[in-house]
Amino acid sequence: MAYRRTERVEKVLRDKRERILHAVRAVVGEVGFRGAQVAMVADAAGVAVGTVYQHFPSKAELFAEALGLNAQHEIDVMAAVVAAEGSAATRLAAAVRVFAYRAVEARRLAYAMMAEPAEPAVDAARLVYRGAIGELLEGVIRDGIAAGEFPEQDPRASAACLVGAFMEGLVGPLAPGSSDVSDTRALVEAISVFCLQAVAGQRVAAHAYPAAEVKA
Amino acid sequence: MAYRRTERVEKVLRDKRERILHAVRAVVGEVGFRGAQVAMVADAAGVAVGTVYQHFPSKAELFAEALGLNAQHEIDVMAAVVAAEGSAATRLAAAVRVFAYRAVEARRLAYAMMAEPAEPAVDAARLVYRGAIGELLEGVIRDGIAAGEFPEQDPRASAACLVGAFMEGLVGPLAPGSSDVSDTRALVEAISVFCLQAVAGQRVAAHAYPAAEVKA
Amino acid sequence: MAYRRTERVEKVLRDKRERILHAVRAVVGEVGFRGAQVAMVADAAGVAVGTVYQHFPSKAELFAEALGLNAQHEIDVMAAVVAAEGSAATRLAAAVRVFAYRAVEARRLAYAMMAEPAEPAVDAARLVYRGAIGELLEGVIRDGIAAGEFPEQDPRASAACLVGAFMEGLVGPLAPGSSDVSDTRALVEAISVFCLQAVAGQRVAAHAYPAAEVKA
Amino acid sequence: MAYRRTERVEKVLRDKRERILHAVRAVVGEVGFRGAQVAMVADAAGVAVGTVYQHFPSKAELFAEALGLNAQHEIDVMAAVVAAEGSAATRLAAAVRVFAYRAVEARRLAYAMMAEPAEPAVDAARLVYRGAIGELLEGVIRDGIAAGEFPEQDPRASAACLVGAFMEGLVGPLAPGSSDVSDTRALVEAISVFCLQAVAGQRVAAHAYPAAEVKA
DNA sequence: CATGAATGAGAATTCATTCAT
DNA sequence: TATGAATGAATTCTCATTCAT
Repeated sequence: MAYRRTERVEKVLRDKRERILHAVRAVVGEVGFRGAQVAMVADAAGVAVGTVYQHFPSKAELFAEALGLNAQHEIDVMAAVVAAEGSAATRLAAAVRVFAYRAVEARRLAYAMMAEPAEPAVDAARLVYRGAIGELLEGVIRDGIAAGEFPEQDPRASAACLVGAFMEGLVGPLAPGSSDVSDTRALVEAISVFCLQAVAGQRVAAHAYPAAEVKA
Repeated sequence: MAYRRTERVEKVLRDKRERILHAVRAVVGEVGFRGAQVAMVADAAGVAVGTVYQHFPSKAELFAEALGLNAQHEIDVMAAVVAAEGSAATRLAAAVRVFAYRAVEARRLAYAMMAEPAEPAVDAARLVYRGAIGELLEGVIRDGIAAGEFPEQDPRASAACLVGAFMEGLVGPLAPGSSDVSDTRALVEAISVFCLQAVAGQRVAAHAYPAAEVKA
Repeated sequence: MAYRRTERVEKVLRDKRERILHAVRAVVGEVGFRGAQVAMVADAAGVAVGTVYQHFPSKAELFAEALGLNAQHEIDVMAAVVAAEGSAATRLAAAVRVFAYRAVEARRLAYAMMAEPAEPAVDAARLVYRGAIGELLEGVIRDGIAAGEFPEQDPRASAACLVGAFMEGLVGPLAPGSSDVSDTRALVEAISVFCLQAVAGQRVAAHAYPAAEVKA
Repeated sequence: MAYRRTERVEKVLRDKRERILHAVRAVVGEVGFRGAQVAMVADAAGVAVGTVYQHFPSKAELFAEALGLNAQHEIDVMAAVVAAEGSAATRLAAAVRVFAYRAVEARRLAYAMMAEPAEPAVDAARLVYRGAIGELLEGVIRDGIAAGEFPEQDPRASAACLVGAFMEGLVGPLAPGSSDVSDTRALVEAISVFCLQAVAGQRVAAHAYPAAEVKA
């Protein structure tokens, strides 16, 4: 009689696949794409190197999928924030804050996902991520312009600048490497103000907008 | 009779060393640090691999010097712009524009110089570059705050955000890959406005500030 | 189900590691340390270059271990001979003969192990070897002096001279390159007599001491 | 009118050639054959690398000639000692001492010349050297046997053993690296006694034979 | 002739990918 | 399926030798 895969077996497999995908995030967050080797990922996942190749055809595709997964999660979070009720400025402030707080908790990973070059397949996945983030921001900016909240501007360019501004502000060497919570909070607020002013084109009082709730 | 190095020979040698340094820029501008191999650089310089090692002790030091050279030039240009007469806003606008116009002409290189991870020696050189750019911008921001032109803000954080904003705006995937001059010009202007608004905290009319002269 | 290393697999791995170590001996015995390349060793072991690096962290450590292994075996053999019953002269004669017979079978290797300069790690392993051989001989000489068999002398210096004498006598160019057993036997006897006379300070009749049994 | 090489020019050339040959000795004495690079030799001679190749067709031939030159000098010294008046034992003692004292002053060079493997051409030169030294010793041993001073023995094998004994006794790791003159003197005497006893087959009182005069 | 920069074959080492068990 | 040792192409760096000045 033919062997039929039980649900339990399916589950274990999915778990193993996911363990590997999680391991990629852990390793990339530690050493970046440049230093991430397949053997490290296998170790971190508690599987053999060969097992990695049983589930993924190549390093590039594995990393691309891992990156994409992570990206989709971030995009979902930001989409939720952006879709909330409120003025464009409020929603934009919330988006910047949520992105910043999440990135600050995993700077290395966030940097790798935003900027670190890798194989073409991985880069492609990154483009999707950045594109999605950019579109969300672009949408809010368009809304703001339409509502007369924001002055006329190129929404695409502004969105790109926003992404750059908060990435650099967070992971760039100009930002102190401090992990002190108060410093981090102050930094994120400074960045938020910068971004809001840039888009809204007017003086933004600190804490003019309530900080968004940050969920894992 | 002892052979004595002629000026002509000195010239050729200097030229060769510089050819190699230029080749690094060319290759990095093409494939980034990640893909740049010593053999490629040698090829691009029209010399043998060994020749590269006659002039530089290691790949890392060669790349660090090439990066540093390029960086210093950029820093000099921006320093000159920033040191000019005028309001803080005018000088900041000029700085952003000059940086942007130069970067847009060599996006891949500019990106590599600003962000791409590499050997520690290269990264160290990059920190110097980013630090210098950041300090120049920070200075102008401080001047603007002191003069009452700009609202209170964290000048360090704002400077970092500025750098990120114009880097991303230029080399990020959101920015169209077009090299069409008119597009480029519009893009640079959009970025400039974004940056000025962010720092000045008020609506900046496009072309409110005359574009700086860009010299090679 | 987790893969579990079988005894059979363990065996193969041990064999492979040992094949590589043996290959080092074979290659060094052929071309010396100077000419021994990792690729040659891999070839001789019937494995890929990468496999060598899977088992040993570097060429130096591989060669050091191979040398050390060989050395320890030689030391063990000589220690057993030296620890036997009998007069100091008998034991010394046996030690010289056993060393000589073994060395004559692998002159190039014996030479490389005794004298050829190599990486520091290999040289360090060699020092241990020579030190051990020297100490064994020194002990016998001290015993002989204490028992009144040998005249007063510097046991350290004598031991060093002994080592040099039989090394040179065997691998030096003055010794005929013949591998003819009768020639070899005569040569070893001549060297034994030389060494015994040198230490004992008196005429030693050829075959005064029974030849030691030589085991592989 | 054809240019005719003056004696003065000839002299300068010979000097340059000799400077290079001397430089080889200096460098080999410092770092051995293994570490001796052509560029080092050129530096030590105060000439350019190319100049070395103007005088010698290859590194191997340069080193071979340098070694041969040095060897011939050593052979001449030992030949003079061996050709002196006196019993075989006296002459042998003198030969051992003169070799030992000279070697002790330049252990690295002496070792390289006696034992360190190198290119075939250099090795060939070494063989000539060792052969010559061996033959001189062999001659004295034959004389001693003929005169009834020494017991019957294989003169070739004994000569080889002698060479090995004093080389090892001097440069081997068993001999302390001391450069203290008294230690050196004691060491050389211990070696001399060892060698004399080995060949003569009888107890040799220390200082039984007057030490030879050592000339540079 | 002297010079020394240029050359490039070669050697050690790494790491993504495969495959026998 | 899982395993992890084996593979070997690719990359950096060295140094004997050449040759234009």
